[in-house]
Amino acid sequence: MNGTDHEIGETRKRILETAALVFAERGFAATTVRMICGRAQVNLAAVNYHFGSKESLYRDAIRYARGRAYQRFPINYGLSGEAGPEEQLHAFIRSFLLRTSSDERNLGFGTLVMREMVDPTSALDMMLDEGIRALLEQLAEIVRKLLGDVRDRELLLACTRSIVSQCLLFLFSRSVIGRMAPEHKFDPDDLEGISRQILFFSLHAIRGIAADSRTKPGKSGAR
Amino acid sequence: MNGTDHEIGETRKRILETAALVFAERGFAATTVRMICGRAQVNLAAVNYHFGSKESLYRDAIRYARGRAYQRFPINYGLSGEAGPEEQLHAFIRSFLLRTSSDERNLGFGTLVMREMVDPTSALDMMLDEGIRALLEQLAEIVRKLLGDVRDRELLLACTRSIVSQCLLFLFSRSVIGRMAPEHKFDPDDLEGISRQILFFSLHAIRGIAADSRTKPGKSGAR
DNA sequence: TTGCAATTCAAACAAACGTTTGATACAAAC
DNA sequence: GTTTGTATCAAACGTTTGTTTGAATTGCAA
Repeated sequence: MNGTDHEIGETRKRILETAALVFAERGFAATTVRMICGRAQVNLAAVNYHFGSKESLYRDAIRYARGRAYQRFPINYGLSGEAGPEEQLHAFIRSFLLRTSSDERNLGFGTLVMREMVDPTSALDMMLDEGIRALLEQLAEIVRKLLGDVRDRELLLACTRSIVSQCLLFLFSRSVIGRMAPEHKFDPDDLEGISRQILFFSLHAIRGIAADSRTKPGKSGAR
Repeated sequence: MNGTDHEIGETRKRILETAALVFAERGFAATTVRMICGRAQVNLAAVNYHFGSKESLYRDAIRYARGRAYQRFPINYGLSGEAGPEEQLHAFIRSFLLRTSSDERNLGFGTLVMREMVDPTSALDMMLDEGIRALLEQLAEIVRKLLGDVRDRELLLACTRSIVSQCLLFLFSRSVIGRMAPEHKFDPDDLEGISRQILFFSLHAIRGIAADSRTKPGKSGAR
């Protein structure tokens, strides 16, 4: 029925899910094999028997969590067919936030990505090749439509970065926001409101930039 | 002559500088006392003699790096007197980027902050109390002026977050950007260009939002 | 049942860790 | 010259780490 879980033994699956969560909570170095096996209620030797090493388990756990997160929230999650670029941008932002949220059913995927960005291993290259690059290109395409086919590629990339950064804030600043504004729960309702704010800010920026480059085309910058 | 370095012994100072750099490079858990002492060319026992423990050294190293970074790039670095809010925003963004850049003379301060946000310890609360909170309030005040004394506090905070997030991107995504666009060196010239792009995007957004709330005041959101 | 391969288990392994120890070196005070 | 306090050093401490081992158990085919 599932496709990804076929022929994964019970022990192996329990280790993968637990490992993803613990690696997300504490990071690779601070996580011990004993923690994972204790929480997963399997024998200490099970990790090396099923995965070969702690490092190998780490990579498999990341892939497993990624599969789960993208299964729950595909790239165009919540997008109605034949939608305009504004709706596409909203869908992109919303699904991004939901996919990287701290919902345990995502198995800590967002946090795992964040930790890889801070402490890159070969898993980061894997992620770039298998998802992140395509994701950014898709966003750039949406921004291109919104800007009205602007020629300046550097401007297009800058706007794309500005939008992505606003989404990433709620991945990286969870600890700070949690301390400064504890009322934020980051539940789906919260994330929906946040995605509207990001969309609001970004659309105003892009419309203004588009209007600007229409009156004085070919040059960008604010000086 | 310096103020902060008074009465810091040579060994102690060398440990602090090395520790800040190594903790920034590898994180707390993955850093060993032996690494620090080896690089600093001091005896292994020196850390516990001068700082009591690895954890205590970690906190002192963060404080030391912060002092160095803020000394090099104060809050209003590069701001001309009696400047308007646009110039204030530009100065804020520029000094933020420079302060958190990977320049080794900053002793890895930006990376240390980033790591604390990902793996919070008591040092994060210290940073919030002694700098981050005030920094954000200052930015909010600039945004308030730019928005034209808008009443909606939630809107003000959302705009502030959107601007901060764009600055943080170059702290958190250094590894990703380094792989996708290796031409970026993040030297002061690069950061100057980036700060102009962030200013450009944000000013267009805020001007649009301000115009919006003037025609239909009291309501925000994009639906 | 018997046989066989896959899995689980308690126990132990060497290596690396943060920390402690006691001896030593050195300079200033008396 | 002796004392005193600070700093440095090599060596060792007890833990904890990831991993390995070999026996026990399980599940299923013959």
